[in-house]
Amino acid sequence: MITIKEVAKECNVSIATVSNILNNKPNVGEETKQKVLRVIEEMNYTPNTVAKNLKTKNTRTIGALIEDITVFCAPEIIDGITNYCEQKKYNVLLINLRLYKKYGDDYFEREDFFNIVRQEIRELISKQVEGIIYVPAHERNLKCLPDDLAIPAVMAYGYTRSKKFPSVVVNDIQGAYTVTNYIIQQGHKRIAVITGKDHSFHTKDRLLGYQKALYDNKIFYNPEFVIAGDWSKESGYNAAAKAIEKNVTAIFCMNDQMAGGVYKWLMETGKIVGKDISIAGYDDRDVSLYMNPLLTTLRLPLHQIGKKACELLINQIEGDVKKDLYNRKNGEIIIEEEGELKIRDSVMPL
Amino acid sequence: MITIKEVAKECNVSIATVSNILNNKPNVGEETKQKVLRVIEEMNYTPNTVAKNLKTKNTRTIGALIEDITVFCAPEIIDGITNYCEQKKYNVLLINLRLYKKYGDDYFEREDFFNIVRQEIRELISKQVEGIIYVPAHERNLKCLPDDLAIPAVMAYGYTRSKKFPSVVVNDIQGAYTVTNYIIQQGHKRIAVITGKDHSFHTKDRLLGYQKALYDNKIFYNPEFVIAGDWSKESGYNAAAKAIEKNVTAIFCMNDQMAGGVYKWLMETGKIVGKDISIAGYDDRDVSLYMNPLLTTLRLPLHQIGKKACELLINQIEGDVKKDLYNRKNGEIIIEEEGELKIRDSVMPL
DNA sequence: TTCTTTTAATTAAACGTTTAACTTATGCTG
DNA sequence: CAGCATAAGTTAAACGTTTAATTAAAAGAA
Repeated sequence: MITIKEVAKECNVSIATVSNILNNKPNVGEETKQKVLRVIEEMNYTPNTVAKNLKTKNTRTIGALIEDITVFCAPEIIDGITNYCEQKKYNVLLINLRLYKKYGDDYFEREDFFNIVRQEIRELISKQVEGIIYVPAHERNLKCLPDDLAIPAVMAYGYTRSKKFPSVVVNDIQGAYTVTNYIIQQGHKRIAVITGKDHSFHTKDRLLGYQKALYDNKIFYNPEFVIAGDWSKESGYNAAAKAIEKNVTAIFCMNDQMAGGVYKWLMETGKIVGKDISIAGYDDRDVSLYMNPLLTTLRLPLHQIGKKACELLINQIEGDVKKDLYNRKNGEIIIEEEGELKIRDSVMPL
Repeated sequence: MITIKEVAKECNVSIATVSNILNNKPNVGEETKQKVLRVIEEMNYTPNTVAKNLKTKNTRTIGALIEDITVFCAPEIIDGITNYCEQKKYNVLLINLRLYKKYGDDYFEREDFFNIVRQEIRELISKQVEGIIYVPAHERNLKCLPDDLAIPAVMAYGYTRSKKFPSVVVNDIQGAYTVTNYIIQQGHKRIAVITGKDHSFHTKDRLLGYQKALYDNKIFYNPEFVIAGDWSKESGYNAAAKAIEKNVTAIFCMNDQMAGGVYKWLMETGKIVGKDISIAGYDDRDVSLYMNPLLTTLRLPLHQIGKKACELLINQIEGDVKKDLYNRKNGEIIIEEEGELKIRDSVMPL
């Protein structure tokens, strides 16, 4: 590998001059500049960023801690992060924790989870990253960002449970409201909802949005229409029968997977989605474009979440925190991004 | 940020001693060792990896150039890469080129694509990565890895078109063979195949596998059963009608998306998949688990591809290249990974 | 005892940059 | 023409480590 020293010698100038040219500093003559540039080209010299970083004490690098990159929401969030970083000329050091892979679904019981994260954070800091974005795969109560962290950090698509670090999340109340309201606009009044896991804040917020939409449209909320699911396709399949028993004309599923289960049940019992009964999903995963009929659902603003989280982080790194972006819930700084209703063919006018 | 110097001063030893302790070097007394370790803990000292890297001239970092991380195969390939890197204690610097996002589907027409890649590679080298893995999103003929590259590189899930860099790809002939052979084992003889785009090497290889399976089972190859698709769901939908006209009892779709289109057509015409006609897909995307009935398909060995590519790369970096891993096609070093048949409910005995 | 080896440590150079401080030559002003 | 700016460089220190070379003291061998 050829260094600035060798370029300097070749040009009969000092290394400072070469450095100045590389960094567009003033006080260098046009003639020498051209010569040096030519020699750089000829020798195929590439500056050593690690030396530069050591000297300048900044790396323009952020660390992205991803719990599991194969989880459906991760790639789009990362895409948002890299999008913003590209604009701001930051680098991203990606850590794929592979938590699902290592421990399976129940890993969050593990005690050492917290230690793994702490260790990874140590290593990122040792690599002089200037900030950290954490992207969870599961919702959970563990505070994965330690409060004594020396650099800025933000959470994308989850709560930090900390007054120190902001989080950027989906506005689930608004999302569920949008979906339910759309169903109502199509003339439906008897609308079942298949929920996610009981204790989940996603479930709570989406239920709230469902209720608010009913309320705003002067439709009585009937608790019997709320059917428990657990996010899985199977739970959707099982819930479908219960919903139909209640004589509803539409079902709002709190995710697309459960909607898939509902489709299956309806198909097996000879009912036609969109005609006999309307179905709406939530998330807008790939699947929704392969269901027949196409699933009407709410697109999660994943790209925006990643981008906004990154924006927040870089603002913090660069010290210009825009307070007006902030709102707080129980002391925690929370930014909410809104999903977008994808109107397709599974919800039809009554 | 606290440095080794401050730790040394606090302990009344030289920085060399602290360094030796940190790196488990010999010639340091047990007593001082304990003291230094305690002080490190107390002061919460974290070594500066960039300084270390500058001095030792290695970074244990590889660059991963991803054309588009939101493409369905990317996350699993990356998961394989990070899996291997974790084992070998390497880091990965992820570059998401976002090529789809920037230029849309036809970006590969662009002339500047090659320059973008070259520029990114320059920057990776400047960051002292020790090797590069390239993960394409589209197949194409551009040679994205320049032959004058100063560090090792490998391609994961695509061909390098270079005698210098190895590529790790899916063994499509074997894959299509496995699927077709399975269909035949279920008693089918009249088997249509819906192809991908015409010029694609995936299409060619999968067709070869299909033909070989027929041949091995002493079934005549009927060119009329080959129906042109273009990978899209719509093309599958359109191809379905043509396949049914030929009175086939099974259809092998060269990807899951087209299988989705076939499902749609069959559903609309009142035919039941798995009963009236058998369908098999290829890829095993998420969708295949949401189709009714569940799609029988070939799982792409994406994780293995990423992992193997990474293994190859790190072997090269560390200088112990295992020649026995290698086989060549037109001079290009190609490693093939085998997919796995996922037997589900869309192919049934005749 | 004296000489040699071993152990535990220190010193200082080096890695490839940036940058503040300095030097020298040139041009401009009054 | 002296005095002063300015332009175009150079010098050398510094960033936080590692490591080869060196030293000093203690232990062992003759």
